[in-house]
Amino acid sequence: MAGLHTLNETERQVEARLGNKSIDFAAMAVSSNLFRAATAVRNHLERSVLAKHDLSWTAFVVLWVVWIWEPIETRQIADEGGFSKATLTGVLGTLEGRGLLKRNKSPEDGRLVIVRLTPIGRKMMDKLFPEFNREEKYVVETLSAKATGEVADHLREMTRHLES
Amino acid sequence: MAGLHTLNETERQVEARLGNKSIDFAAMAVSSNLFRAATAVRNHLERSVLAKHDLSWTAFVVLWVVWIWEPIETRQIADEGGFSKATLTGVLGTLEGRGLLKRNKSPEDGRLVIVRLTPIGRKMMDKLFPEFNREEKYVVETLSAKATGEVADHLREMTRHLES
DNA sequence: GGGAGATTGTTTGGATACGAATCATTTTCA
DNA sequence: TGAAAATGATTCGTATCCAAACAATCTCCC
Repeated sequence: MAGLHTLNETERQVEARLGNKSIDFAAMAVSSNLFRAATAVRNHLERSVLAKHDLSWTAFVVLWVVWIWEPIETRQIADEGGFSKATLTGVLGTLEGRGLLKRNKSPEDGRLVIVRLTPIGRKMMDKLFPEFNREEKYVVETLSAKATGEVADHLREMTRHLES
Repeated sequence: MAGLHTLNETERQVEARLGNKSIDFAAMAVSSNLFRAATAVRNHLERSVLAKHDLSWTAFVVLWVVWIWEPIETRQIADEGGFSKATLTGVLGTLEGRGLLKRNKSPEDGRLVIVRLTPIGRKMMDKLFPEFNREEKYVVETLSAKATGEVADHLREMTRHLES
Protein backbone atom coordinates (compact mmCIF):
# COMPACT_ATOMS: atom_id res chain seq x y z
CA MET A 1 0.00 0.00 0.00
CA ALA A 2 2.16 2.91 1.22
CA GLY A 3 -0.78 5.14 0.37
CA LEU A 4 -1.73 5.85 3.93
CA HIS A 5 -0.47 9.19 5.09
CA THR A 6 -0.70 10.08 8.72
CA LEU A 7 -3.36 12.45 9.87
CA ASN A 8 -0.82 15.20 10.32
CA GLU A 9 0.54 15.07 6.79
CA THR A 10 -2.90 15.20 5.25
CA GLU A 11 -3.99 17.88 7.67
CA ARG A 12 -1.09 20.09 6.72
CA GLN A 13 -1.95 19.76 3.05
CA VAL A 14 -5.61 20.59 3.59
CA GLU A 15 -4.63 23.65 5.56
CA ALA A 16 -2.39 24.71 2.69
CA ARG A 17 -5.37 24.45 0.31
CA LEU A 18 -8.00 26.12 2.42
CA GLY A 19 -6.17 28.34 4.84
CA ASN A 20 -7.85 26.40 7.63
CA LYS A 21 -11.41 27.64 7.33
CA SER A 22 -12.60 25.80 10.46
CA ILE A 23 -12.22 22.28 9.19
CA ASP A 24 -12.98 19.44 11.60
CA PHE A 25 -9.95 17.26 11.06
CA ALA A 26 -10.97 14.57 13.50
CA ALA A 27 -14.25 14.03 11.65
CA MET A 28 -12.37 14.04 8.36
CA ALA A 29 -10.01 11.38 9.64
CA VAL A 30 -12.89 9.11 10.63
CA SER A 31 -14.65 9.15 7.30
CA SER A 32 -11.50 8.89 5.23
CA ASN A 33 -10.29 5.90 7.22
CA LEU A 34 -13.66 4.23 7.58
CA PHE A 35 -14.14 3.38 3.95
CA ARG A 36 -10.54 2.30 3.48
CA ALA A 37 -10.81 -0.04 6.44
CA ALA A 38 -14.15 -1.44 5.32
CA THR A 39 -12.92 -2.36 1.85
CA ALA A 40 -9.66 -3.73 3.23
CA VAL A 41 -11.52 -5.97 5.66
CA ARG A 42 -14.03 -7.03 3.06
CA ASN A 43 -11.32 -7.89 0.54
CA HIS A 44 -9.41 -9.86 3.11
CA LEU A 45 -12.41 -11.91 4.17
CA GLU A 46 -13.53 -12.47 0.58
CA ARG A 47 -10.12 -13.73 -0.50
CA SER A 48 -9.20 -15.74 2.57
CA VAL A 49 -12.54 -17.43 3.21
CA LEU A 50 -15.43 -16.62 0.89
CA ALA A 51 -13.77 -17.14 -2.50
CA LYS A 52 -13.20 -20.86 -2.02
CA HIS A 53 -16.88 -21.30 -1.17
CA ASP A 54 -17.84 -19.21 -4.20
CA LEU A 55 -19.72 -16.66 -2.14
CA SER A 56 -19.81 -12.91 -2.59
CA TRP A 57 -19.72 -10.67 0.45
CA THR A 58 -23.42 -9.88 0.18
CA ALA A 59 -24.31 -13.54 -0.34
CA PHE A 60 -22.44 -14.39 2.85
CA VAL A 61 -24.15 -11.65 4.83
CA VAL A 62 -27.52 -12.93 3.68
CA LEU A 63 -26.67 -16.49 4.70
CA TRP A 64 -25.32 -15.27 8.01
CA VAL A 65 -28.42 -13.23 8.85
CA VAL A 66 -30.75 -16.06 7.88
CA TRP A 67 -28.65 -18.58 9.77
CA ILE A 68 -28.89 -16.55 12.94
CA TRP A 69 -32.46 -15.36 12.80
CA GLU A 70 -34.37 -17.95 10.75
CA PRO A 71 -37.21 -18.14 10.01
CA ILE A 72 -36.99 -14.53 8.90
CA GLU A 73 -38.90 -12.22 6.57
CA THR A 74 -37.01 -10.87 3.57
CA ARG A 75 -37.53 -7.25 4.52
CA GLN A 76 -35.78 -7.98 7.82
CA ILE A 77 -32.84 -9.52 5.99
CA ALA A 78 -32.38 -6.39 3.88
CA ASP A 79 -32.73 -4.24 6.97
CA GLU A 80 -30.28 -6.26 9.02
CA GLY A 81 -27.76 -6.58 6.21
CA GLY A 82 -28.01 -2.95 5.15
CA PHE A 83 -28.70 -3.39 1.44
CA SER A 84 -31.68 -2.77 -0.81
CA LYS A 85 -34.59 -5.10 -1.40
CA ALA A 86 -33.73 -5.19 -5.08
CA THR A 87 -30.27 -6.51 -4.33
CA LEU A 88 -31.69 -9.03 -1.92
CA THR A 89 -34.10 -10.48 -4.46
CA GLY A 90 -31.23 -11.30 -6.79
CA VAL A 91 -29.03 -12.81 -4.12
CA LEU A 92 -31.87 -14.87 -2.68
CA GLY A 93 -32.51 -16.25 -6.17
CA THR A 94 -28.91 -17.33 -6.53
CA LEU A 95 -28.71 -18.90 -3.10
CA GLU A 96 -32.05 -20.65 -3.50
CA GLY A 97 -30.86 -21.97 -6.88
CA ARG A 98 -27.80 -23.43 -5.14
CA GLY A 99 -30.05 -25.13 -2.61
CA LEU A 100 -28.68 -23.24 0.39
CA LEU A 101 -31.96 -21.63 1.45
CA LYS A 102 -35.66 -21.68 0.66
CA ARG A 103 -38.37 -19.06 0.21
CA ASN A 104 -41.99 -19.58 1.32
CA LYS A 105 -44.99 -17.31 1.25
CA SER A 106 -46.20 -16.32 4.68
CA PRO A 107 -49.49 -18.05 5.57
CA GLU A 108 -50.72 -15.00 7.51
CA ASP A 109 -49.80 -12.29 4.98
CA GLY A 110 -49.52 -13.23 1.33
CA ARG A 111 -47.24 -10.29 0.58
CA LEU A 112 -44.48 -11.55 2.83
CA VAL A 113 -41.81 -14.10 1.98
CA ILE A 114 -40.26 -16.18 4.73
CA VAL A 115 -36.73 -17.49 4.35
CA ARG A 116 -35.08 -20.50 5.96
CA LEU A 117 -31.80 -22.31 5.38
CA THR A 118 -31.95 -25.79 3.94
CA PRO A 119 -30.11 -28.54 5.85
CA ILE A 120 -27.33 -28.15 3.28
CA GLY A 121 -27.17 -24.41 3.88
CA ARG A 122 -27.13 -24.91 7.62
CA LYS A 123 -24.36 -27.47 7.39
CA MET A 124 -22.36 -25.09 5.23
CA MET A 125 -22.69 -22.24 7.73
CA ASP A 126 -21.78 -24.48 10.67
CA LYS A 127 -18.46 -25.08 8.94
CA LEU A 128 -18.04 -21.71 7.24
CA PHE A 129 -18.66 -19.36 10.11
CA PRO A 130 -15.86 -20.61 12.37
CA GLU A 131 -13.46 -20.22 9.41
CA PHE A 132 -14.81 -16.75 8.82
CA ASN A 133 -14.48 -15.82 12.46
CA ARG A 134 -10.86 -17.00 12.53
CA GLU A 135 -10.11 -14.36 9.89
CA GLU A 136 -12.17 -11.72 11.67
CA LYS A 137 -9.93 -12.37 14.62
CA TYR A 138 -6.87 -11.88 12.43
CA VAL A 139 -8.26 -8.55 11.21
CA VAL A 140 -8.28 -7.05 14.71
CA GLU A 141 -5.26 -8.87 16.11
CA THR A 142 -3.14 -5.74 16.31
CA LEU A 143 -5.77 -3.98 18.43
CA SER A 144 -6.07 -4.36 22.17
CA ALA A 145 -9.18 -6.03 23.54
CA LYS A 146 -10.32 -2.68 24.88
CA ALA A 147 -9.79 -0.96 21.54
CA THR A 148 -11.65 -3.71 19.70
CA GLY A 149 -14.70 -3.32 21.89
CA GLU A 150 -14.65 0.44 21.60
CA VAL A 151 -14.41 0.40 17.83
CA ALA A 152 -17.42 -1.90 17.55
CA ASP A 153 -19.44 0.26 19.93
CA HIS A 154 -18.59 3.52 18.22
CA LEU A 155 -19.30 2.16 14.76
CA ARG A 156 -22.67 0.87 15.89
CA GLU A 157 -23.44 4.24 17.43
CA MET A 158 -22.58 6.03 14.18
CA THR A 159 -24.86 3.73 12.20
CA ARG A 160 -27.65 4.21 14.70
CA HIS A 161 -27.27 7.95 14.54
CA LEU A 162 -27.41 8.05 10.74
CA GLU A 163 -30.17 5.54 10.18
CA SER A 164 -32.62 6.48 12.89
CA MET B 1 -33.75 0.95 10.44
CA ALA B 2 -34.56 -1.11 13.59
CA GLY B 3 -32.37 -3.83 12.11
CA LEU B 4 -29.50 -3.33 14.48
CA HIS B 5 -29.50 -5.85 17.23
CA THR B 6 -27.21 -5.39 20.18
CA LEU B 7 -24.11 -7.47 20.45
CA ASN B 8 -25.65 -9.54 23.20
CA GLU B 9 -28.72 -10.54 21.24
CA THR B 10 -26.69 -11.62 18.24
CA GLU B 11 -24.17 -13.34 20.45
CA ARG B 12 -26.86 -15.39 22.12
CA GLN B 13 -28.17 -16.52 18.75
CA VAL B 14 -24.75 -17.50 17.46
CA GLU B 15 -24.14 -19.54 20.59
CA ALA B 16 -27.44 -21.27 20.04
CA ARG B 17 -26.30 -22.24 16.53
CA LEU B 18 -22.77 -23.32 17.27
CA GLY B 19 -22.71 -24.25 20.93
CA ASN B 20 -20.03 -21.64 21.36
CA LYS B 21 -17.05 -23.29 19.67
CA SER B 22 -14.59 -20.61 20.70
CA ILE B 23 -16.01 -17.77 18.66
CA ASP B 24 -14.39 -14.36 19.03
CA PHE B 25 -17.46 -12.20 19.50
CA ALA B 26 -15.57 -8.94 19.78
CA ALA B 27 -13.92 -9.48 16.40
CA MET B 28 -17.27 -10.48 14.95
CA ALA B 29 -18.82 -7.28 16.25
CA VAL B 30 -16.17 -5.15 14.60
CA SER B 31 -16.50 -6.60 11.14
CA SER B 32 -20.28 -6.76 11.21
CA ASN B 33 -20.54 -3.13 12.28
CA LEU B 34 -17.75 -1.84 10.11
CA PHE B 35 -19.43 -2.41 6.80
CA ARG B 36 -22.79 -1.19 8.04
CA ALA B 37 -21.23 2.02 9.26
CA ALA B 38 -19.23 2.54 6.09
CA THR B 39 -22.25 2.25 3.81
CA ALA B 40 -24.35 4.39 6.15
CA VAL B 41 -21.73 7.14 6.14
CA ARG B 42 -21.19 6.88 2.42
CA ASN B 43 -24.92 7.06 1.69
CA HIS B 44 -25.32 10.04 3.97
CA LEU B 45 -22.49 11.99 2.36
CA GLU B 46 -23.59 11.07 -1.16
CA ARG B 47 -27.15 12.23 -0.55
CA SER B 48 -26.46 15.30 1.53
CA VAL B 49 -23.53 16.73 -0.43
CA LEU B 50 -22.33 14.81 -3.47
CA ALA B 51 -25.63 14.26 -5.30
CA LYS B 52 -26.25 17.94 -5.95
CA HIS B 53 -22.80 18.26 -7.49
CA ASP B 54 -23.43 15.12 -9.57
CA LEU B 55 -20.45 13.27 -8.11
CA SER B 56 -20.20 9.63 -7.15
CA TRP B 57 -18.32 8.65 -4.01
CA THR B 58 -15.32 7.44 -5.97
CA ALA B 59 -15.29 10.53 -8.16
CA PHE B 60 -15.20 12.68 -5.04
CA VAL B 61 -12.36 10.67 -3.50
CA VAL B 62 -10.36 11.07 -6.69
CA LEU B 63 -10.91 14.83 -6.71
CA TRP B 64 -10.06 15.05 -3.05
CA VAL B 65 -6.80 13.12 -3.38
CA VAL B 66 -5.73 15.14 -6.41
CA TRP B 67 -6.72 18.39 -4.72
CA ILE B 68 -4.54 17.61 -1.75
CA TRP B 69 -1.51 16.06 -3.41
CA GLU B 70 -1.36 17.52 -6.93
CA PRO B 71 0.56 17.10 -9.12
CA ILE B 72 0.16 13.38 -8.56
CA GLU B 73 0.71 10.19 -10.54
CA THR B 74 -2.35 8.06 -11.24
CA ARG B 75 -0.91 4.99 -9.53
CA GLN B 76 -0.67 7.04 -6.35
CA ILE B 77 -4.29 8.13 -6.66
CA ALA B 78 -5.46 4.53 -6.88
CA ASP B 79 -3.23 3.63 -3.97
CA GLU B 80 -4.35 6.52 -1.81
CA GLY B 81 -8.03 6.08 -2.66
CA GLY B 82 -8.03 2.32 -2.31
CA PHE B 83 -9.57 1.31 -5.64
CA SER B 84 -8.30 -0.43 -8.77
CA LYS B 85 -6.47 1.11 -11.70
CA ALA B 86 -9.31 0.08 -14.01
CA THR B 87 -11.84 1.99 -11.95
CA LEU B 88 -9.57 4.99 -11.84
CA THR B 89 -9.16 5.16 -15.61
CA GLY B 90 -12.91 5.42 -16.06
CA VAL B 91 -13.42 8.01 -13.35
CA LEU B 92 -10.50 10.14 -14.57
CA GLY B 93 -12.05 10.10 -18.04
CA THR B 94 -15.36 11.35 -16.72
CA LEU B 95 -13.80 14.07 -14.58
CA GLU B 96 -11.47 15.19 -17.35
CA GLY B 97 -14.47 15.35 -19.71
CA ARG B 98 -16.19 17.65 -17.23
CA GLY B 99 -13.15 19.87 -17.17
CA LEU B 100 -12.39 19.33 -13.48
CA LEU B 101 -8.91 17.87 -13.91
CA LYS B 102 -6.31 17.22 -16.56
CA ARG B 103 -4.02 14.34 -17.49
CA ASN B 104 -0.50 14.81 -18.85
CA LYS B 105 2.16 12.32 -19.77
CA SER B 106 5.19 12.47 -17.55
CA PRO B 107 8.21 13.98 -19.36
CA GLU B 108 10.61 11.68 -17.50
CA ASP B 109 8.72 8.41 -17.84
CA GLY B 110 6.37 7.87 -20.77
CA ARG B 111 4.36 5.21 -18.95
CA LEU B 112 3.28 7.56 -16.21
CA VAL B 113 0.36 9.95 -16.26
CA ILE B 114 0.37 13.06 -14.09
CA VAL B 115 -2.91 14.52 -12.88
CA ARG B 116 -3.73 18.09 -11.84
CA LEU B 117 -6.96 19.93 -11.10
CA THR B 118 -8.03 22.61 -13.53
CA PRO B 119 -8.80 26.05 -12.05
CA ILE B 120 -12.48 25.09 -12.32
CA GLY B 121 -11.84 21.86 -10.45
CA ARG B 122 -9.90 23.67 -7.78
CA LYS B 123 -12.62 26.26 -7.34
CA MET B 124 -15.17 23.49 -7.01
CA MET B 125 -13.19 21.71 -4.30
CA ASP B 126 -12.60 24.94 -2.38
CA LYS B 127 -16.36 25.23 -2.08
CA LEU B 128 -17.26 21.55 -1.93
CA PHE B 129 -14.89 20.34 0.73
CA PRO B 130 -16.13 22.62 3.53
CA GLU B 131 -19.68 21.46 2.74
CA PHE B 132 -18.49 17.88 2.81
CA ASN B 133 -16.66 18.39 6.08
CA ARG B 134 -19.78 19.89 7.66
CA GLU B 135 -21.55 16.59 7.07
CA GLU B 136 -18.56 14.57 8.22
CA LYS B 137 -18.88 16.49 11.44
CA TYR B 138 -22.56 15.59 11.64
CA VAL B 139 -21.70 11.92 11.17
CA VAL B 140 -19.59 11.80 14.34
CA GLU B 141 -21.55 14.33 16.38
CA THR B 142 -22.84 11.74 18.85
CA LEU B 143 -19.29 10.60 19.62
CA SER B 144 -17.04 12.29 22.14
CA ALA B 145 -13.88 13.97 20.86
CA LYS B 146 -11.81 11.24 22.47
CA ALA B 147 -13.90 8.49 20.88
CA THR B 148 -13.68 10.15 17.47
CA GLY B 149 -9.91 10.23 17.59
CA GLU B 150 -9.67 6.65 18.77
CA VAL B 151 -11.96 5.35 16.05
CA ALA B 152 -9.88 7.02 13.36
CA ASP B 153 -6.64 5.66 14.81
CA HIS B 154 -7.92 2.12 15.18
CA LEU B 155 -9.38 2.06 11.69
CA ARG B 156 -6.12 3.27 10.22
CA GLU B 157 -4.25 0.63 12.17
CA MET B 158 -6.55 -2.11 10.86
CA THR B 159 -6.00 -0.96 7.28
CA ARG B 160 -2.26 -0.79 7.80
CA HIS B 161 -2.25 -4.28 9.27
CA LEU B 162 -4.20 -5.76 6.35
CA GLU B 163 -2.52 -3.94 3.50
CA SER B 164 1.09 -4.12 4.53
C1' DG C 1 23.73 -1.99 -28.01
C1' DG C 2 19.79 -5.19 -27.59
C1' DG C 3 16.40 -8.04 -25.98
C1' DA C 4 13.96 -10.24 -21.86
C1' DG C 5 11.34 -8.96 -18.06
C1' DA C 6 9.01 -5.38 -15.16
C1' DT C 7 6.02 -1.58 -14.66
C1' DT C 8 2.14 1.45 -15.90
C1' DG C 9 -2.28 2.92 -17.92
C1' DT C 10 -6.06 1.45 -20.80
C1' DT C 11 -9.49 -1.68 -22.77
C1' DT C 12 -12.62 -5.42 -22.41
C1' DG C 13 -15.96 -8.40 -20.37
C1' DG C 14 -18.52 -9.62 -16.53
C1' DA C 15 -20.40 -9.20 -11.84
C1' DT C 16 -22.93 -6.56 -8.51
C1' DA C 17 -25.80 -3.08 -6.56
C1' DC C 18 -29.35 0.30 -6.69
C1' DG C 19 -33.62 3.37 -7.84
C1' DA C 20 -37.83 3.60 -10.18
C1' DA C 21 -41.61 1.38 -11.96
C1' DT C 22 -44.60 -2.64 -11.66
C1' DC C 23 -47.32 -6.44 -9.84
C1' DA C 24 -49.68 -8.77 -6.12
C1' DT C 25 -51.71 -8.68 -1.70
C1' DT C 26 -53.61 -6.62 2.38
C1' DT C 27 -55.56 -2.89 5.04
C1' DT C 28 -58.37 1.14 5.60
C1' DC C 29 -62.51 3.53 5.88
C1' DA C 30 -66.60 5.78 3.92
C1' DT D 1 -68.96 -4.02 0.91
C1' DG D 2 -65.81 -2.14 -2.17
C1' DA D 3 -62.76 1.42 -3.93
C1' DA D 4 -58.52 3.54 -2.67
C1' DA D 5 -54.33 3.61 -0.08
C1' DA D 6 -50.51 1.10 1.72
C1' DT D 7 -47.18 -2.50 1.85
C1' DG D 8 -43.92 -5.97 0.06
C1' DA D 9 -41.35 -8.35 -3.47
C1' DT D 10 -39.85 -8.42 -8.12
C1' DT D 11 -38.40 -6.66 -12.72
C1' DC D 12 -35.85 -3.59 -15.55
C1' DG D 13 -32.55 -0.22 -16.85
C1' DT D 14 -28.39 1.85 -15.44
C1' DA D 15 -24.12 2.98 -12.95
C1' DT D 16 -20.12 1.30 -10.78
C1' DC D 17 -16.39 -1.51 -9.97
C1' DC D 18 -12.95 -5.12 -10.74
C1' DA D 19 -9.74 -8.85 -12.83
C1' DA D 20 -7.48 -10.15 -16.77
C1' DA D 21 -5.58 -9.26 -21.15
C1' DC D 22 -3.13 -5.75 -23.77
C1' DA D 23 -0.03 -1.98 -25.46
C1' DA D 24 3.47 1.22 -24.45
C1' DT D 25 7.56 2.27 -22.05
C1' DC D 26 11.45 1.63 -19.11
C1' DT D 27 15.27 -1.24 -16.71
C1' DC D 28 18.96 -3.98 -16.55
C1' DC D 29 22.09 -7.42 -17.59
C1' DC D 30 24.64 -10.00 -21.10
